Amino acid sequence: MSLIALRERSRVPTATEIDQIPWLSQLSAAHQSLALRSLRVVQADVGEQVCRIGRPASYWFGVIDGLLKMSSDNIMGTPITFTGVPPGAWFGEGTLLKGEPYRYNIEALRRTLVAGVPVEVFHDLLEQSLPFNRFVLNQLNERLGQFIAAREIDRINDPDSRVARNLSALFHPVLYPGVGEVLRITQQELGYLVGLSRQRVNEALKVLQARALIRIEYGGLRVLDLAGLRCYGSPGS
DNA sequence: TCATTAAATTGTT
DNA sequence: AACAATTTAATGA
Repeated sequence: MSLIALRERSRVPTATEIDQIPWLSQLSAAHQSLALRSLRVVQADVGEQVCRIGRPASYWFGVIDGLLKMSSDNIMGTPITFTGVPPGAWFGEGTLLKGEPYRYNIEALRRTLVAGVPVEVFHDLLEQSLPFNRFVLNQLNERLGQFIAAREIDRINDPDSRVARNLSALFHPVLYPGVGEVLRITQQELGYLVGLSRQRVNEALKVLQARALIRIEYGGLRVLDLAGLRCYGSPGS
């Protein structure tokens, strides 16, 4: 796997791309321009890594368009924990705050446009902007809940439930505001994410559609009942 | 704008 | 894993 070279391949984002950054509009004009001065975007091709475990954390990353996969290596060397990173998501603040190297790998599931803010600017904003602090704090808090849910998902062995829970995580409205009611993800990509074959994902999606939780669309799907997905397969339902 | 072709994605075995 | 059917994207008149 090749690590992406942000320094060389990056460019300045366009206006429409900037619109996909959820925290920018909450900042004061001065801080917006501070962020925009250093904001860069780069296109990651399938299989390319945005960041790698052990590398020094130099950027705060966000997804403009596309889909990334976050995988956390085990000590044994077997990659275990997977999480999807859809448009509107920003990540890395935890490691940036602690000044540690990255503790997970991020790789592109499909061609993805990634934005990056240098670590110095991230810290400047953290010191100077209250709205920025709110965003980061909220982000950390919400993600804590995500990880707890992820532990439970890993224990589930029923494929239909796994797919349902993973989908509900991807549609998280606070962490991933860029995801509307339609998520652009192919069944193949969902398979890589959940750890199932494409065929099995296809079966699971049809079950979920039959229960009116989602609607399958070409190259993606639409969520009809997010709450229903979230507790699918649990004793309550 | 429309018709044709290629590529991507899905449904099925 | 392989194949056919379907949808989208690209191309050119």
